[in-house]
Amino acid sequence: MLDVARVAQVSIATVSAFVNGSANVSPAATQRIEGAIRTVGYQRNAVARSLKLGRTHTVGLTVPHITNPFFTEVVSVITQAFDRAGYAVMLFCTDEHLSNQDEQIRLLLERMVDGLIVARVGEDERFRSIVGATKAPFVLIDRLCEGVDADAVVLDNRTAVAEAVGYLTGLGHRRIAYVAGGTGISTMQERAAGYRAALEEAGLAFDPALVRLGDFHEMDGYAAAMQLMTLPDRPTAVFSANNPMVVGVMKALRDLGLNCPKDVSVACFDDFPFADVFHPQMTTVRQPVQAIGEQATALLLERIAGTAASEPRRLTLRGRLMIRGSCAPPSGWAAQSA
Amino acid sequence: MLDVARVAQVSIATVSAFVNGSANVSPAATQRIEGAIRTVGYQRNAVARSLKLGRTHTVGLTVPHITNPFFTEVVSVITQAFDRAGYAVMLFCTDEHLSNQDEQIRLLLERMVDGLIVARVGEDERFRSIVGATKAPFVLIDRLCEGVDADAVVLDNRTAVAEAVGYLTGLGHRRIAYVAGGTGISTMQERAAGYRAALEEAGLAFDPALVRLGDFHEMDGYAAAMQLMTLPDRPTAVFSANNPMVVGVMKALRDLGLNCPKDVSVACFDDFPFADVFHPQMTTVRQPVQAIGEQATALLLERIAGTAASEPRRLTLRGRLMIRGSCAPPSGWAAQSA
DNA sequence: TTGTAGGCGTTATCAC
DNA sequence: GTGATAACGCCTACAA
Repeated sequence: MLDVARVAQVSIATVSAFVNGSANVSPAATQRIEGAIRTVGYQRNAVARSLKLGRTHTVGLTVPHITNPFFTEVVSVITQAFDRAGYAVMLFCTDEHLSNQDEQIRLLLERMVDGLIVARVGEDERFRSIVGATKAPFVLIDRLCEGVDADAVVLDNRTAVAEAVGYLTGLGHRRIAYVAGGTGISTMQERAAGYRAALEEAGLAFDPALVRLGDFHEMDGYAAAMQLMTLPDRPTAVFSANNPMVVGVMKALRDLGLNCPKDVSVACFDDFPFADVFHPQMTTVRQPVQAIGEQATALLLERIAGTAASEPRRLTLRGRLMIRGSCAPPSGWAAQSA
Repeated sequence: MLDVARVAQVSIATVSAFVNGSANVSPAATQRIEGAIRTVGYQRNAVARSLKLGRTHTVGLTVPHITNPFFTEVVSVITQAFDRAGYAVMLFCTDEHLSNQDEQIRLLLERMVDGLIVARVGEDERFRSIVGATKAPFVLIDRLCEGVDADAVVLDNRTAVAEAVGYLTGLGHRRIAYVAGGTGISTMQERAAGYRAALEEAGLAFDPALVRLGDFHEMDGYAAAMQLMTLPDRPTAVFSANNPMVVGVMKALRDLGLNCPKDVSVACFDDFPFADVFHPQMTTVRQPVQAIGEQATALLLERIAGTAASEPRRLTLRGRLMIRGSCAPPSGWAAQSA
């Protein structure tokens, strides 16, 4: 900018005024400055600008796994939404790992991001202290954090799972297995509650033997399904509360020579692009990814702009059951009901 | 930091020395500073630090679509690799849109990123001028750019496609359709060349009627397959040069009541997590995503550190044909060859 | 071992 | 309309 000023034979203040349109600059000076900018190849330094202005026009985004199709889509929506607003987003994957998250948020805060969108992982306590120590606005997505009064956009997980499991009971299933990960997370507790609610609704007893809790990974789903399907009285349906695990479940069925949906019905949480392309076409609970991403972005942008009411806002969206081909009445069911 | 210095009753320079471990600080001062840091909740300001040091410890990453499973995985690997190196990465999706890319790179450069990894989109000319105008190091992934001497890590697309199509001819297919997007991109030209090479190798004539060029989208793949499969002499196999389009292809087959692989064999470029979970299990060309991401990161990091030789390095990796269930000999083939 | 001072590139506040 | 000049928060000689 100093160079530009020299070449254009004006003061650096005038160049700044021109670049930001903050004051009227004479046509003559304008022309000289424009020329000078081109000749020196000037580009304004956002770092210096941020230091002075106290805003970076950058936000942080942390998610557990970007390869989880739900997060892939949410990240996609969020990055594009912020892009449109002229913001850059720094992305981090916590890999469901607590220490990663702490360090990444520290890094982000140190870089003076204007705000953060966080799909939290791990215990509430540590996260709470981090949030408490900063003035940067947070928006929680997917997972809440008890005791943290931040804006949030989440799903009504309980209802969503209840609907899906209710669909299975409606089909006639009486032994419905439940496969999930990470018990310490709000999302998972709600989903488990939805499972139990649907069972109760159908007058079915909750059987702990049909519940398998793993660690979000495909192999956990595989192991879970292997155990479940070799039970003496094996379940006729399985609901996976997350997407990576259902992959393992399907592979287990394949290795066991079990056909879906003929031998066992399967449904899972989180839709994915290939869900209706191959066989069986998967019945899933679809989250409104577009809305989640856009609302979270809007919430954070308002917070940054300071136009938001001071009390935290909590948006709870509804999932949608995508009924496809992976669920059928249990074999022998027609006979029973006849 | 000024506050910390005041509370600890030392100079700001001493605090800086302590924070960076750049000089010996007396135990007494250390203790007072540590206490002061806690009481004022000090966190170092990376923006000011960057301004002074001229390095942001931040890199930019732009890809066409993060929802394309290939890019999802590459982005995942790259973000984690930079994370380990203490770097933040700013992510942008160009959405295959030229003006987006220009603007995003401008934004990134303005933010003084230490370097960029770019999966380029669009014409070479504009990209070339952008690259030429900056001193920030670039690393190209997936797609090269003629006339740009930047580091790059790409795939041997020609060989990879030739192998896949060769597999189809080996199965006995004589009419193999080719579905692809974006002709202006190095990747796509190489893949098309691989297709023709395999045909030639098998002594098959190139038939323009079997080639459908769309725009990377699922619906383009759908339209292409609809046209191809209603041809009087329809192909017995189709190879999709990208992943989104093959989804459309499969949906078209389904809507046409055509079975894969019985009626028509399908293979495509880019592997995806669900490829071997459902039926048909998709035969794909798998790119070494892990290696691509890690090599690109290493290249950029070396460039940033200044430890790299000045001439640009070009890494060309090999794809791997993942043979699964979506390809079979054409119906009637056994009879013909007998 | 510790302190003082200058400057990184901007923007904002004044005078002129 | 334009130009000095003082911050923004940090780092780094250099001096003490």
